[in-house]
Amino acid sequence: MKKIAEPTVRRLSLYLRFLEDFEKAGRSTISSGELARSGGTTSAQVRKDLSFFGSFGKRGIGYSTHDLTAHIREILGLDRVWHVVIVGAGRIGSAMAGYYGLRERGFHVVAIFDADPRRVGQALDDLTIADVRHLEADVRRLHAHIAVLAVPSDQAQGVAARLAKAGVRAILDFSTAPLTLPEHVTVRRMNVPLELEALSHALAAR
Amino acid sequence: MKKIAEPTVRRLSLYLRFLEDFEKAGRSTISSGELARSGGTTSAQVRKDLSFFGSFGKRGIGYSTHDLTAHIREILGLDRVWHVVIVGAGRIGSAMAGYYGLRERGFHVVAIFDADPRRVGQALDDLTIADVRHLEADVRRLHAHIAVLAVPSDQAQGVAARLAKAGVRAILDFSTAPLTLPEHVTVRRMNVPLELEALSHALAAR
DNA sequence: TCCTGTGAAATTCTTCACAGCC
DNA sequence: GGCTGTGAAGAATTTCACAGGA
Repeated sequence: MKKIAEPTVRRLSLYLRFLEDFEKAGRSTISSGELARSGGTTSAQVRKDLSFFGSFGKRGIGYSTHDLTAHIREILGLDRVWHVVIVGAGRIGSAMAGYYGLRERGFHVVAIFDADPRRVGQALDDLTIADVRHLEADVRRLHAHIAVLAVPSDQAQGVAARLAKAGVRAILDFSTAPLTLPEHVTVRRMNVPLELEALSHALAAR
Repeated sequence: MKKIAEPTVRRLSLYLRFLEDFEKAGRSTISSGELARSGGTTSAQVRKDLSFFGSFGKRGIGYSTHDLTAHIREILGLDRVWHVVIVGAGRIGSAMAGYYGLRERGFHVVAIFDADPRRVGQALDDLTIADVRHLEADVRRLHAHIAVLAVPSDQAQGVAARLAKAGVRAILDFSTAPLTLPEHVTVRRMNVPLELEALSHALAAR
């Protein structure tokens, strides 16, 4: 399978949402122009993005919503279940544990950890907060694929290293610390202050 | 002031964090190579990014941490206070209200809103949850500059439009809905499912 | 010697534009 | 006529590489 450019992957993820809406609405085909309008891009961009799948769009008609949905889900690895562990049961970790719609997309939260003894043992949705001391053992036992890192920034590197050592190869990082990890570990960052600062810049630049 | 490229703005925000650490550590100068190592980029990239400020680095020495910090803060508009309102007092909204370190960066959360009558009136940190029906009036009265949108996706467009009409020109959007807004409103997205899907893709692509 | 500043080259990503099929 | 697929052009971004100051 050809390697797909990073910006394309992000857009595929967006297209998928609109496709699901279109499919629910009973539309059996969709044109690149319609997808472009939903996704805030251009029809040429959409066609380029979809050209990874070979040519299965129909000229004059568009793409089969059903087939396109299936293709994108496969490319994004959404045709299977991923086990997710959350480290840090503070406000962000808790929010992620209860994030609506993750399970139906195949992201199953199988554990949430915290270091605070007062939190360990408490119930959170249908999980019980586990002690972060058992992180490695639990990650292995539960075959966790993805970790959500929601610990204070000064602990992020340490926890991330432990996750990597335990076999986790994908981390969604809410901390603001730079992480040094083995190359085979993919990290995506959700950096709240950084995004606010980008907004600040946009407001200030006038 | 010359327009700064989007990726550059993001990196400036990262550099700023490391600079603050360096300054705390008592370092008075820093080289592009050191910044690059912290920020996961290259020294040439750092120098290009900083070339917006004209040439005030010293050859053989590097940059003054103090001056560089001040320059970046100014570029990012962090030399002033921004008023932030949060819409949605669910888990994500609450997490943002309590996000550690925003205030000291100049992001003052001045109000949090919710539509649920059971939540309205409750205390959250040092705020009282306000009724979203008063959104426009409060936004104007409090001179809100930035809004954090943490409402269910099916309500995001409606609330965003109200915010824009009330004068908000910057939105940090946690929903997964596509927003259609006047051009002068800047939106940054924190799309959790999208990032997880990018991780899923990275894991699946082997 | 160390490190900046910056044109030029390379790379990545987006847009254009049009042939061709339904 | 409407819409795809795709080379080619264009724009944006990163990397190279080196002259020159501290």
